Amino acid sequence: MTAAPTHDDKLCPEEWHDTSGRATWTRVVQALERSKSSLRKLRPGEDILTFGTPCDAIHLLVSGWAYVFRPLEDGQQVILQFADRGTIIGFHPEPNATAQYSARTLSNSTIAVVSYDHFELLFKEAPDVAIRLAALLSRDRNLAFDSVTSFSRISARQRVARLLLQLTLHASAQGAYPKELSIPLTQEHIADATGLSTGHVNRTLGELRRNGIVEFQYRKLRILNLGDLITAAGIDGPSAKTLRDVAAQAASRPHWGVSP
Amino acid sequence: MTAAPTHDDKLCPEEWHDTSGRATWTRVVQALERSKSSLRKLRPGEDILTFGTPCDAIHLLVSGWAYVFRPLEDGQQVILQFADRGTIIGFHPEPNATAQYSARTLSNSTIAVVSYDHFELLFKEAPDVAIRLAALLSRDRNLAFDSVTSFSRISARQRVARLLLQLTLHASAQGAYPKELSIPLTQEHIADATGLSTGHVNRTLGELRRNGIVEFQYRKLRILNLGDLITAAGIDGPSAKTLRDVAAQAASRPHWGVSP
DNA sequence: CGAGCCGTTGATGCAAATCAACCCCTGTGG
DNA sequence: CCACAGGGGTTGATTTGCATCAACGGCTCG
Repeated sequence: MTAAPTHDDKLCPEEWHDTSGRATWTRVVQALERSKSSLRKLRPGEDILTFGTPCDAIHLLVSGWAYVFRPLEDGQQVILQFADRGTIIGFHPEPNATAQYSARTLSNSTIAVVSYDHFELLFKEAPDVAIRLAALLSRDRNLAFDSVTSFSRISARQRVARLLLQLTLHASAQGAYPKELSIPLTQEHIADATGLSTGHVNRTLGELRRNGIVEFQYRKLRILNLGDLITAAGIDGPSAKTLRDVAAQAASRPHWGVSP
Repeated sequence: MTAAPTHDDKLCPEEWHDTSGRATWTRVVQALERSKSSLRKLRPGEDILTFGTPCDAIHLLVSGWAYVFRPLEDGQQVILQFADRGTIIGFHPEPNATAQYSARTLSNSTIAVVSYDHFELLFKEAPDVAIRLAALLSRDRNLAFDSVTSFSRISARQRVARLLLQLTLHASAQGAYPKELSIPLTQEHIADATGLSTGHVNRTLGELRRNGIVEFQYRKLRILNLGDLITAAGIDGPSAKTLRDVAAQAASRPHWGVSP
């Protein structure tokens, strides 16, 4: 918390290093914040945007936590994405678009709203920023593909493990490596994000805890054995090595409490 | 685009009409074909790109059918997207990226390859084309979100109905309205795309057929009752009306054989 | 210190997986 | 044009993972 350099990045800071004069992620966020039309402050549980309503603005989550979801007919919801500080929500690069999803805060949050006009101007005047945003969209799409993969023929254990792994790697990519992560999610959120029932999520979390892999309770995430978590996530292909490298790198940083 | 929520289509020509001097989809495809580095011809079942290998080029499917997928550890695969003529595959707007998915042909196909350098140049010189490509990525993500929604707590019947509906609307958005659509998919592909077993896909298709809703057999898709298909897909929210409008529009076109 | 949400656990039911055997289309080569 | 081979589709018996529902227990925050 103290020593670790605070990156403004949502994503791997390394990923956005300024090579060959291209825009860094920080610059993109700054550019967006500069051209913001307004700043909204929301309490937990309030809607940032709503599925089916017109939305031709970009919403940048300046502070707080939120989640992106699709409401279902029967009152249930499917969580598509969790978002924290620095995340762009509701990027519809078309005029007069309607929101394809809803977004709701999990904690007190601040949101910068950038209107489509401003955005289009930005796109034309700063093509490097545009490329970065396209890269961001590409990454979001890949994350969505991850979700699809997780939902198909994957066991409950793997689904939950994948989600927790994702949250962990996300936090560590931001330079936060505490023993214990504070993430404002309930088991019901995990259920909505994995497509499982709360009962089964609980059982699965209990199993992972009893196996000494990971603990998630009362909005606290504790990684006990990252290697086993990766295994539990069922990632054994070519991506496993990369992942373990990232993990090793993270483990070597200060304030990271994983045992050897 | 007009407000066509969840299931709007892949390459809706109408969607890309030139309003306010912006790039049409046709122009984007032409621009890409012009700056192509090479043209590949592939037979059915060959790989266009492979998960985990370097890929900093854009692949444009000039002719034929293909599908985008993630391989699973146990030899299974999750199909993320079906693609036909005019679809852009493998759009990673970053240099030295690795492919986050594989893509494989379903029929004889031609692929135009646009290298990253050419692409970056295009991005800088024609920002309107860039915006279109960003919109494409955004739409791909939304389609992936559709898939996630379909996978969560949705019955097999609904999943299969949604996929067939998507294929139908895609074809009709392209102006093809025959009684019978030729789509080079087996039931195993449907299974991989819906996360079901082939056995259950078969039973579900049989049920839909016996209900007089839709037939899918031997690579032929026949819509018997589009209204009921929409109902079977379980889309009853605000998007249902729009969808039924699209359907009615399609039904009024020549060569469309849906009974009243 | 209490209320209420969150997490925990157990009993029961069902939707879909699995596996195996069979049948039917379709496109091939004679 | 027919025969044959093989992939794709069909069907049934059995198993299983997860949903559902209900009741209880323990955090945490006001």
